[in-house]
Amino acid sequence: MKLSTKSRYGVRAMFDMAYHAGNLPAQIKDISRRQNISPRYLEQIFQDLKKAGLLKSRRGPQGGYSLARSADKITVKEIVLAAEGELLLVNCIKGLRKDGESPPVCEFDNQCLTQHIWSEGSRILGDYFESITLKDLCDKGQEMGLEKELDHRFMYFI
Amino acid sequence: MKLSTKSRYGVRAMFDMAYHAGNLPAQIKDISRRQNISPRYLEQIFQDLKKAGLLKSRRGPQGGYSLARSADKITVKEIVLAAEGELLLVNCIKGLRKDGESPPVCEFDNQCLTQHIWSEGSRILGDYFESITLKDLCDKGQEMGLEKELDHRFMYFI
DNA sequence: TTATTCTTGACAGTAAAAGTAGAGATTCAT
DNA sequence: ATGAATCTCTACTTTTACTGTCAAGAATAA
Repeated sequence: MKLSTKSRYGVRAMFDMAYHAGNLPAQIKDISRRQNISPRYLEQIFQDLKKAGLLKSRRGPQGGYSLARSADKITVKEIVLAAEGELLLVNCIKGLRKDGESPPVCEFDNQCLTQHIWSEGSRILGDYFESITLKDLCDKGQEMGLEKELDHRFMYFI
Repeated sequence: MKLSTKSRYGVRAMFDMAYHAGNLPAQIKDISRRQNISPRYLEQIFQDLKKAGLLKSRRGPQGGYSLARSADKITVKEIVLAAEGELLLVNCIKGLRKDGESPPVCEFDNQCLTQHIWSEGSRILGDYFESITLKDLCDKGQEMGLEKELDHRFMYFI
């Protein structure tokens, strides 16, 4: 019942981007260094987040990633969903999937009492994650006095 | 972020016991047959549940397991907790563990913004699971018209 | 045109989950 | 007492998913 590191790293990385956002796209190497995440692994995670429409990217020098929307329009739920693939406590929940995917995994079909518990639990958890935006996290970072790192690419102009 | 089968099987098995409860203890072979769970695996799960104080057991002929408390005093949370070991969405949550266990897994210590999200999510989920008792499940089973199997050990006397 | 950066897909090591197995202990019925 | 039924304990195996690493390619800015 643990979240994967993809989810946790994903949220941390997205927060990092929002918190340190500047004019230029953020680069993997900077985010991974600040958040102490393996850069190669973070690349993968960002691909997932990009596919989910949460990130934009730009290649080449001075390229990098930027948030596809403003920080107050991106919720933790979206990030977890993108990284985790789905937000379900069990695989045997039928009828909740949009994709008409595969035969149901549950042999009890409509007779399963516990199914409802797991799907309701998933929903409750999802609602909580949906209530938190990246902006909320940034505000909290400010409160906590979390340091903002200057963008080294601007150093020359100071 | 999936619950283990131990949790799911555990809840199903405990429900089954509550639903079919008679004068005699329930036996692994009957429960596993009705719930379609490998009997050897269920044995293991029942050991966990017993250690957690949710089950009593009796060996020998006519032996088996019975609920340690009445069905309205056993919550889904307790079962999941016993089967899962803990109810935490991440391992990096410090200060929530009662056992002074091991060094903290999180390198960000008190500076971690996301920690709060995960521990709060864990709490919310736990609260939901705590609100459901085995009796609630039995009532729902009745509503759904779920069949109760007669205890074969009584057949002879009818 | 070259260095930088993202893109894509494949690969591997590790750990945890899921299930199997066997020998032992307790209890009941005879 | 004896033997069958049932739980108990520990160890083992198989499978799966997580957590990364790697290499070659494509786009972009200077």
